[in-house]
Amino acid sequence: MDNQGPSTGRGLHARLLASLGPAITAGDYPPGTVLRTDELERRFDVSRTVVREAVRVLESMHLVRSRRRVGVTVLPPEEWDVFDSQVIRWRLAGPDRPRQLRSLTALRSAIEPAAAALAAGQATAAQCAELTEHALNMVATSRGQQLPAYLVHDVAFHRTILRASGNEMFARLGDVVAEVLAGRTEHRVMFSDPDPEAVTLHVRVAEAVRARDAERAERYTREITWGALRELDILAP
Amino acid sequence: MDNQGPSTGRGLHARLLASLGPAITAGDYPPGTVLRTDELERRFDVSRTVVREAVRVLESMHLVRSRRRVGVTVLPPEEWDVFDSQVIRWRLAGPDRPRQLRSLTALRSAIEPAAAALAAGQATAAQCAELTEHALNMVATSRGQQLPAYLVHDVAFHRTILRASGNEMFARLGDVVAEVLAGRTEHRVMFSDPDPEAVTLHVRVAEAVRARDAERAERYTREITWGALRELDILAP
DNA sequence: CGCACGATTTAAGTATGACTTTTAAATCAC
DNA sequence: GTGATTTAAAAGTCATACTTAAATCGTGCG
Repeated sequence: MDNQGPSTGRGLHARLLASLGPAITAGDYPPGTVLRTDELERRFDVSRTVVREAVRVLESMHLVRSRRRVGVTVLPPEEWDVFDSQVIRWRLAGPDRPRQLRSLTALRSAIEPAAAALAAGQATAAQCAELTEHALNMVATSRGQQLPAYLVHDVAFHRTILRASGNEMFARLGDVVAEVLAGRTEHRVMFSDPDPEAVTLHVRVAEAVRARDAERAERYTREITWGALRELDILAP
Repeated sequence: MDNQGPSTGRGLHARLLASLGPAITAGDYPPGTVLRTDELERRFDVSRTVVREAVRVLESMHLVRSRRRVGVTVLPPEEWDVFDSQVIRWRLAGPDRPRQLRSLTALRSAIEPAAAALAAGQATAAQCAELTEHALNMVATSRGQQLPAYLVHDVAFHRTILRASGNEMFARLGDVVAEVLAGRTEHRVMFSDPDPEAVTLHVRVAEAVRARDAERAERYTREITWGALRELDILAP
């Protein structure tokens, strides 16, 4: 009945988390649902120790709230720490995936142009070289159904931009962008090569950063992310 | 010796967290430092249960990693979940505050214009009214050393924009923006009223959103956040 | 001499029972 | 019916015993 996954992480608490987290973010337990610890103990056949640790983590993500004499209450989505990497992963794996992908794409579209502008002023020589290399690899793999290879370079390119921005928070979004790009590739028709214009834009961004031209780096990046937004509108207007 | 704060949260685990979290994010324990649970038990005079729960939460934030036969290892800052609201608060309260404020301001500057553009297309009539009200209140409190009152309306204005964007992740940044704005007010000379131009810009944004003019809403918001970035450059170029 | 493999030992992980504290809810007094 | 008081339910805490993984060390073999 419960316990859908055959346990993801290692350690009982991690397994419990991997079971409860996705379930809650998927909406299996409507906000207000009360879970009692001893009930969870029985349901998952683990000790209090394990249940309590898992609940603590869920509580730190604001997915639940634990109160004496009441129990562990599931909180409404507005309370959730939607920036928590774990929460993002759980939601991407659940029925909320489309909505989550939209939010993340909007986030990307806001952040990446700014990151590119900063990168133009901050990137090291090594990072500039890296960018150019990734862009050229994207060009090389952009034709002839080499989508998986293309994706690798695409992710690496955007990761480098975000890291080169010098902003720790932007840098942290590398994983998120990787997820979004992977999700896009996944849903793309397998034989459609990436848009040549988008590929060119990446080369342009690399050039602009190397030339320390923040304005152009930002503009071309914005065009890239506009493309991503447009795709979403096409997929589900 | 330790246990600086007289305990912030309620519950022993929360107190331990409130002690360890700030210490780690402040860099009191350099990356690689190993904390043994039994040592923590003695240092804070709490039971195993409590220590373990606190450590679990720290682990979920990627501040530490717990391994058998090794102990609880403090991770390098690159690993930290810098988007975790708790981590943000801890760092804002510690020596990393200036750097954190910079990162957050850059984040704001990227997000808010995008949010305003979305809000122009999404805001409900009630939200439009709310925006106008907050903007007018800002005008009213912008002169005569009413900074605390001004701050309240300023925060409310930006919160409304973020919520009205319809993007759950943008909405979640309300608290962060509030922190940044509060931090700015705090450091401002007490008798300097806010920049009249900035005040006007808020009114313009409210108008643009009401008029469903995404382009103008975005542009005026960008000018507001540019101002915030400029202030940072002046404070520490 | 070095490497591999197994015993050792350390520290985290798990289980359990007893007890405390908070607090919602029911009961009682007025 | 309102307010004070009691009750009980569930989380919180503690202490202890036991299990498990993995570094370390030692021995023996190549």
